[in-house]
Amino acid sequence: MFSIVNTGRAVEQRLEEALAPVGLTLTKFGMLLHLVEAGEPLSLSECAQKMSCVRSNITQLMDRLEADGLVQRVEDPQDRRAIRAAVTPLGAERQAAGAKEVTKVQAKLAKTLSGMDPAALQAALSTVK
Amino acid sequence: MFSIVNTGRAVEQRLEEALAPVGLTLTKFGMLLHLVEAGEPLSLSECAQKMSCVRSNITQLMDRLEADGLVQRVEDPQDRRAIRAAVTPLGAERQAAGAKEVTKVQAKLAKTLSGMDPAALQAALSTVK
DNA sequence: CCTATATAATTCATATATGAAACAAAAACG
DNA sequence: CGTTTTTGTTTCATATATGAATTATATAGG
Repeated sequence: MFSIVNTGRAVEQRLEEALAPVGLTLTKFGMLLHLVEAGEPLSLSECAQKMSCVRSNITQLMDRLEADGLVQRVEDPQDRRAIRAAVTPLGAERQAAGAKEVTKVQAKLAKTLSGMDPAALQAALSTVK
Repeated sequence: MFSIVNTGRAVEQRLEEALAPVGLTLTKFGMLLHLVEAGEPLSLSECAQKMSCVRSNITQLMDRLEADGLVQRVEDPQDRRAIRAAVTPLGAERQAAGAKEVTKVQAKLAKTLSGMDPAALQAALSTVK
């Protein structure tokens, strides 16, 4: 069981290392990826759902992303309570650069696991979640 | 690849939930387990190695464990720079209670994964680390 | 023996995460 | 329509993690 936890952390570690030269952390990359995929600004509550975390966490993450110039908080004309996160051009650029690095890690990992059926592994793991 | 990370986090989550009623977090339980297994007070540097983390992290963790009354910092007569962490009776008691909960989670997880050869899974995961 | 270097722990700044409490604004409802 | 409830965000306290800088002590080398 601890292998699963440790393996997850090891993979995270590799991703962090791959993203560092791009100027991203895994958390920041994940958030940017969701925003880019959405194709439009998301409310911070929607961001929290996508990131499977608590909303106060997103407040802080957005503070950092905004400080980095990767995201901009914009008001929601439909709901004056809500604030939406919009990816900046720099944010989109970084996300794309990060995605390349992530793909490389993925390729390496796939090679490492070549001895095993990746589908079987994934199936096994998904039952846990 | 993200399945591995997410599965690891899901398992962590389960362990945290199982340990919460005992008054432990996974981090605290992990540290206590290493100390109990060692059978003698460990220096904070040794603790950092066992926990695979940076030493400043252990300083903070020990502050919390000491505040909880689960561990006591003791001086090392051999090396006046060093400080050793000694499990208190309460700490040992909590660790034992935590271990029971962890075992239960492990049993449930084993059942969930019964469709798959656990050895194969472990082998696959260990290649990643 | 004294100096240079290495090691042990702490402190500080920061990133990431949670959950409770506070606040504003929207929505539901009698 | 006004009151209650829900929703959206932030703030605060706290836990966990890292890494750089600081301080104290050991140890190695000359």
